[in-house]
Amino acid sequence: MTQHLLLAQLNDKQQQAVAAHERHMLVLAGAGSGKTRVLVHRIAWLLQEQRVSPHSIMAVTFTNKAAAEMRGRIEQILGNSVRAMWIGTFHGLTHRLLRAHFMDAKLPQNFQILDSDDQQRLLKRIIKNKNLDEKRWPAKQAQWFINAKKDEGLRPHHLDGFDFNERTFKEIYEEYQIACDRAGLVDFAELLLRAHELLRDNAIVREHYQRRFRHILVDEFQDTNSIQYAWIKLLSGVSNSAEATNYVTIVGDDDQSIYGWRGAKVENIQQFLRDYPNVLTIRLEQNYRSSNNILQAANQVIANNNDRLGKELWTEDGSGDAIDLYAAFNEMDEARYVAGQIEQWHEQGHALQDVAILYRSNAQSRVIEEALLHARIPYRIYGGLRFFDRQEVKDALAYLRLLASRNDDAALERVINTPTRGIGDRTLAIIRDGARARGTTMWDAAKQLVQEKILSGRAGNSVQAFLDLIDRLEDDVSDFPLGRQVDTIIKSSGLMAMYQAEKGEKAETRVENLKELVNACDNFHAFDEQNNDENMTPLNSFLAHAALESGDEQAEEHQDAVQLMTLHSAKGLEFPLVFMVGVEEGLFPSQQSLDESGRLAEERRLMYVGMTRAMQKLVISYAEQRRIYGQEFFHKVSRFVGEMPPETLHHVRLQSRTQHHSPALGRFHSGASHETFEQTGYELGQRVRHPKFGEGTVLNYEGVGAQSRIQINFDGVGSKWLMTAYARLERC
DNA sequence: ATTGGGAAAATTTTT
DNA sequence: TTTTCCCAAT
Repeated sequence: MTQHLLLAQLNDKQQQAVAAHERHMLVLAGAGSGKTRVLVHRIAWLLQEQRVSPHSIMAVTFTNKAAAEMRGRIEQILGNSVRAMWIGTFHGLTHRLLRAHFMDAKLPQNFQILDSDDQQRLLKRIIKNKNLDEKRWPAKQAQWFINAKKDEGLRPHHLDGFDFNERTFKEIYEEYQIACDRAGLVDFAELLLRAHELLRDNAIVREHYQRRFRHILVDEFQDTNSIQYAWIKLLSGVSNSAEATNYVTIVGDDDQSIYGWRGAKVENIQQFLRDYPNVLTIRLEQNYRSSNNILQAANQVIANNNDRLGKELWTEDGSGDAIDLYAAFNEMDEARYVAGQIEQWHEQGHALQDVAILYRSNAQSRVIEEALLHARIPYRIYGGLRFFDRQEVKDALAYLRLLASRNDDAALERVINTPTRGIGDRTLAIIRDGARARGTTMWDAAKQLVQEKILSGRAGNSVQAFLDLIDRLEDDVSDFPLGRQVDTIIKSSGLMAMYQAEKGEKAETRVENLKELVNACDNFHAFDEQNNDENMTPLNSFLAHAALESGDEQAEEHQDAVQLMTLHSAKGLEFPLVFMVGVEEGLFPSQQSLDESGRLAEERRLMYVGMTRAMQKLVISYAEQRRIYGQEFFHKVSRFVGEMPPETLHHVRLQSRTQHHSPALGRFHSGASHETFEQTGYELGQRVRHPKFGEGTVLNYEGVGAQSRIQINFDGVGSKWLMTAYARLERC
């Protein structure tokens, strides 16, 4: 292998991938194997060694964070900016394409992006209009249906509508699409679908980009859905009849595919091997993150899945600490244990930000938070409401959208009476009906209705005042820089005054957020250069940014704090100390995944992802009793724990909980009672039979030996405390 | 137009 | 249990 600076710090496999000459490549990159590094070095290699122009490279990622990181690292290596290179998310890149070719894509120049919240509102309205029962046909489900179809590349006319359900959803889909087209609105899935159709149907555009992007690289390929892969195929010139004319590299890990439930197709990796000729496959299996124990356990767990491409992580590191396994009594006990362990870690001089607590579902965070609060351990939760998704911010953005495009019905609906200006449901319904009858947008309908005096009197005046307000705002503001535009708009529209008039902490935050939005606009100039295409006004560019790139706001907070997040959002991250809580049958794997076949494998991959986040130490815990939605459950430890090699596990002995908590609670557990409890041969949740009361479930246990009592919830009879010594219980 | 009560639902999430 | 949503009453 050529000795080269770009290859100096890479292992053999990584070097091979970076310097490959093959046209098509699959890099199977295990967790912690230096995937991003390879991708970054590969692009730098192409630019520096192969003398490829940045103009000819397109790199696709799934998050904006990943895209930004990649661009930053490449520029760092090269020492100059690579603006001409297209790096971005599927949605970001397709959006850019549609802006540049809005006419060919049959879109208005000022088309706006509909986020999923807006999409749901619009669907709700359509369902109402069709006089469908909203209980029977929830907007949520319609949204799911439509997006799933679009992800498959299907338009309404592709659906046969044989079954009744499908037929109704198809009709909703049809009307929804008409509404979007009329208002110049494009939802997330539509960005991909339109971009696909654009390339498919327009040979000139397609060939132009095929010529341009000689090198296409796709990250996290296991997360691509059908339409995304189809788009890549079109762009790279591969089709049934022709070979690809371009170089395509895909990077991914089938074992980390955890988004199948939202349309991602792991099979795309295998399909890639069939669609593209002579693909070079490189496995990155050396792990630079975790200790050997953790890797062995993770390898064993994932080995239980079928249809893997096959990959085994290894490390040059030592075996490291065993994985701690803690069996908690209930979720409170579990949370307390985690908090206690973190205290110890912190006392040993380690940073709190090096600790992550991972759970299957967001609802689990509450108990943990309480325990951390109690222990005065600072924490940060990932996955809250994003800045651009907040109500007040969306209100302000809706005004901006209306300035950009009067046809944006979704925006108009949002702000026509926010703040209240005497346009109630009645008036709004008239405008909606008028728009539908005339086949126009609501803005045009409102204008006409006032002119024709169909809307008159107070309602007419209010509507006219609103129309004037928007027109006047555009006049007043159009020459201002973005920040000042927004500042003026939120003030002149009365939005700011409305939130200032509200009282309470929440209202104060809202006012702050509005000010922050002005700030965001001011700062936006700095990095809008990549969006600075033809047909991209600064306003449209900012609105697209707000819709597509609102994700990474929650990253910075300087305090040293423990990180709480779902297993899904932990993908791609790493932490020296990782806690996985609630590792129980029914929770993880989740009940729903057990009910549907095929979902279990994905849960196992999720387990694998979680485990491989840990660098030094992994702690797994489960609760024998857990309260969920107000109901007590008795779960068994997750099957995934049983799949780990026993020697990698360390069963944490029960701590004397009573030290910290009132002995009066001995009813539940008085220190040693757990072991005694086990000696009796009964477990919480176990099914037993009593000669008189029949069958029931063991709920609780207290006391030792002859004095011990046991609580059982008998089916039909209810819960009873019995003396263990006298109750003639049988296991069943 | 706002508030409050009652019913129903309640994984995982990016764009 | 908690949250969210809808309708009804003010």
